[in-house]
Amino acid sequence: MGDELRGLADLDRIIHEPARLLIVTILSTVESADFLFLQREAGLTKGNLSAHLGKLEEAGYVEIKKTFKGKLPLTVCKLTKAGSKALTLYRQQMARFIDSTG
Amino acid sequence: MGDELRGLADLDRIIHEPARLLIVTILSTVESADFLFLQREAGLTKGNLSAHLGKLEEAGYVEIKKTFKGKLPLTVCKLTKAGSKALTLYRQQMARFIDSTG
DNA sequence: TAAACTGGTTTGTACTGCAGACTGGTTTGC
DNA sequence: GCAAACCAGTCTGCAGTACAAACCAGTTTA
Repeated sequence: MGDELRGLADLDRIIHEPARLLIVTILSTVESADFLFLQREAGLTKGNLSAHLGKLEEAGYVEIKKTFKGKLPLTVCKLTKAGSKALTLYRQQMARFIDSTG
Repeated sequence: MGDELRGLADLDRIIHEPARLLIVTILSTVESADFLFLQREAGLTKGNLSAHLGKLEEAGYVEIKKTFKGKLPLTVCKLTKAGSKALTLYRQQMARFIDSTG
């Protein structure tokens, strides 16, 4: 068996989860994004998004800044260097797998 | 956001799990495989492999035949048509995602 | 001032993956 | 001949996960 397959075993589970893969991918295309924008784009419930952002922040993949837009709270999310790197690595692993088996 | 991203939301979770992706990918390269061969190739514990095979069988993605090799039990696994199709679809979705964002 | 909305967080539940304990049978050592 | 080790798997318990619904603090609208 090729290494591409063995590589599957150590995929980054933080990134591998589809909802989070969606989130980080969206974040990778913008400078930053607020909570509701992400919710609409990703099609997630608030609770779900909140939880996933929590994990991504804990993993050091996104930076979350709580501010205010006028008087309303506003949560702004931004992919970190580490997050960007993790996403790139993940895509490389997946691409390797697909190329090797497709 | 492109459809490639939305597509992430409905990835086949049965296939998406790395251990199972590994299993079905291995099975896609051989006519059939017995339990211990799969265990060695995939690097999984017996318990783990047994559970995953159960799910794959339940999903209709693998066919499991219990026979004997001499006097010892032997479990032979084979990818079904549906399993092969599911794997192909999964790879297409992933390829689409990677191409669109890479 | 009450009702409805905004922008989220916390809670509860059901599912999942995983390793280790266990089972039924077989071969080996003594 | 029988105990110990081994083979081929399954079952069990636990820790972690995702998800939606309930909740909360504050703000705008009626």
